[in-house]
Amino acid sequence: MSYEQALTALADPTRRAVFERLRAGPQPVGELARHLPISRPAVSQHLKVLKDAGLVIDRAEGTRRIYHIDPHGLGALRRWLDQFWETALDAFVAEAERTTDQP
Amino acid sequence: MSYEQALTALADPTRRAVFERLRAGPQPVGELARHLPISRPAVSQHLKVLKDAGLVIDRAEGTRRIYHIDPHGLGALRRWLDQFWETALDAFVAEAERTTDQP
DNA sequence: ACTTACCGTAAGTCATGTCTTACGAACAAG
DNA sequence: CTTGTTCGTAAGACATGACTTACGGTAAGT
Repeated sequence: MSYEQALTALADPTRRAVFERLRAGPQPVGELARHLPISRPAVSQHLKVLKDAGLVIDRAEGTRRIYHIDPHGLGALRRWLDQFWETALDAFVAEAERTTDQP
Repeated sequence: MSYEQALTALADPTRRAVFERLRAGPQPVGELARHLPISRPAVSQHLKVLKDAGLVIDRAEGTRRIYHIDPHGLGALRRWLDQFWETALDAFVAEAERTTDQP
């Protein structure tokens, strides 16, 4: 949803590992936990945070829950970041002129 | 520098407040602390984290240190994010087809 | 109906990080 | 040279959050 939750969610290294694993495609919780150095409940907790942040979506498939990446949270994060990108470049140009100008 | 440090740095709400304040232009530490509900040393510590993450640059001006936004760290974060954006859209399209297809 | 597999949640422990106050250094002004 | 700013760092108190084990609930298979 908000860019703040997305940033907080992606700050944790383990949670990033879970998120990056989903780049390979939709996967169930057990499959994710099998390739990570943490327990399955820990993966579940991380997925809950990622879900609340709008970064992943889960779908039920029998007794398993398949998780995949949600573009929604990524979009919010991208917009917030671009909002800074412009002013950062302006500042960079201003800084370059300030350093160069010496009459 | 790395996108990981940038994410960790921007995860803290207070640190985001410091960072967003710098959008208004280069400012000294005391000026930042004056408009924030925390002490000046706390602002210094946050600026150190932001600096190590490549998000801000400091320049000495007499006894004061002027901080401004550094495009470097923002760029690394943007590239990492865009790397996800594509796969997220692909997944979105695949999900749409999966939900629609019911022969 | 019973067993097995897969998952989420609760309770508790433990580490990480954020804030404060106190101190010392660098520069400008008188 | 002394005084007054501005700032970074150290030390310590405190809250936040990440992980474990234990439990209950749901679906599929025999």
